[in-house]
Amino acid sequence: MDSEKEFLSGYKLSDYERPSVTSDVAAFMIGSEDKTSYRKYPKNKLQLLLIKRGGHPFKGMWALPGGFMQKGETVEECALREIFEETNVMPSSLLPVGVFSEPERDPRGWIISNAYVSVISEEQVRQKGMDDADDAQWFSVSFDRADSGEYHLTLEYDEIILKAILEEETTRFRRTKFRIKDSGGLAFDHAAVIAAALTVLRAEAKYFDTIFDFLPEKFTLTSLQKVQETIMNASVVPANFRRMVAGYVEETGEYLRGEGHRPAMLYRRKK
Amino acid sequence: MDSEKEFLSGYKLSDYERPSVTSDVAAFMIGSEDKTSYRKYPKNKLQLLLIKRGGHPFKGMWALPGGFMQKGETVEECALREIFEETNVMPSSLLPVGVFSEPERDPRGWIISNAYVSVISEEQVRQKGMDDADDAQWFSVSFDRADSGEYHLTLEYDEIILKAILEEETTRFRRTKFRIKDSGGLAFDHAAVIAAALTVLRAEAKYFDTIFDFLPEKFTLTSLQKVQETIMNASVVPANFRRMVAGYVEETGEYLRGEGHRPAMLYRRKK
DNA sequence: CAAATAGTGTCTCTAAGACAATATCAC
DNA sequence: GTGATATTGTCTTAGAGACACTATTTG
Repeated sequence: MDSEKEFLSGYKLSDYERPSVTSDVAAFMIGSEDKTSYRKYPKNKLQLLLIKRGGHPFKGMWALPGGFMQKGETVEECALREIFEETNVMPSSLLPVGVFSEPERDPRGWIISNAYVSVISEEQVRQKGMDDADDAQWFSVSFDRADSGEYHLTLEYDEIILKAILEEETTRFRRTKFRIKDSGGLAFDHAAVIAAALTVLRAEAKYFDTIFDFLPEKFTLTSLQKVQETIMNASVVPANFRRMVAGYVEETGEYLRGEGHRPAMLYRRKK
Repeated sequence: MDSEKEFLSGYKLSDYERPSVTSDVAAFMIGSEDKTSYRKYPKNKLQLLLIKRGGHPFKGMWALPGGFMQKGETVEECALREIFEETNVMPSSLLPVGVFSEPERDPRGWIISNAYVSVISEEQVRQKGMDDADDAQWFSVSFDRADSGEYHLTLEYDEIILKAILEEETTRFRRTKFRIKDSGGLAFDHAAVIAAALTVLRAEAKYFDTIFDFLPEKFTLTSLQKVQETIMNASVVPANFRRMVAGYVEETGEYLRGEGHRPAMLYRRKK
């Protein structure tokens, strides 16, 4: 045991070249558009947080929030810290997307990125949310597979439209990976990271767990259903949705009134 | 653009402290025990490759194969390289398990591990397999949840028995993580890595994709079923298994004869 | 023939999808 | 009452699990 102590004290990791490690986060939110009629349910939009790069490389282009790991924290803590720094909100969940480590992915050098999905509720952003900085914006997301097999990722905010084109990559490594055919003006390999993140989010949305994080503590079943539909870009019959979600929620007894139609019971996530 | 070039040429990543990054691999194989009767199907055992550490720290203890990333490769390539160096076999698939980055996980310093599951067939090992080095051995695996909620991981090779005790950790980060209550003589946090790897492997085994890699190109449906049963530690009714796997395999027309009972058709993985 | 695995047919049960009907509010 | 969403009932269908039966080979 003495020899182990001795060994460790003389041990130098710095003999080997080491990569820099970052955590990058695709933070999603569901934003509601203005009501078109006083009694109509507002349309939901899936939104993604992007940061305008202030420095080189990719200066002025849009990128996922993220940054270098600091000593003493885990990659997950780093991801949470980065999101908090950017939004002032601490997300309640974090889904791993994958490690991006292609040697040429960052012109600054050898930089490995750990990508995560995080989910934030509109309520949180409204309350504690970021000051409306020009360099951090929520973009509406659309992502679909064209008949050609290509994937089209479109991110929109105001006048700004970023359109990326990707191809699914077959790997022996599981997890869908994407190859960028056109980055659409996104920095680094972030178009591929966002595509992978959306794939993860959509897969998760099926299993009632992640979707609660988009909503406040108390919610109606219809709003929950709309969240799922928005993410998966597919609609469900209400009767079936309620049956499937029944095991994951519990009644609060309270009702949401004054919406111009029958009041809806407010539910809460079970357990 | 000139200013970007200028920026990059003057850019120094070395200003920040950086972690070392490793890939560690849980390489699984299904080994068959000797037949107890000339016509009986041999019993299968799930096995895991462990390496006896030759140097400090954890000298003489057993660990997962793995090693430091080299410049110019991805984490997945690093994982494959490590497995190949150890077994002389190139696995055909690699499943991500997660990133292990707790600051205290390695006494040598700040070292982040990317963990993967890989699957190797007994055939490959027999043919090109490693020379029977004392410091690399296939251990039989058993892993189950006790009534207390604890998980018991037992690894056995010859006289050597490693028994680790773990607890499921609730994280906001998805993916089952485990906390080590007793490492059972495994190096580093590898007991927790192995537990997570087994969880991934079991989840995958349901979906007929990974399990083919345990077998040679041509196989009988019963042998495929036994592989799945061995991994999941649960049995299936043959009629149902055949129905479920039907879409993933195709007939070769060949038969396996001379086994003391009705010959079985050899199948091949479809597509 | 006995032992053992190979392979098929079919009943049941459950969960998911589709559709239809009823309930209740705000204006 | 009208327009809208809330909520429940039920028919159908696809798939998983269970069981029973038949088929074939080798010692």
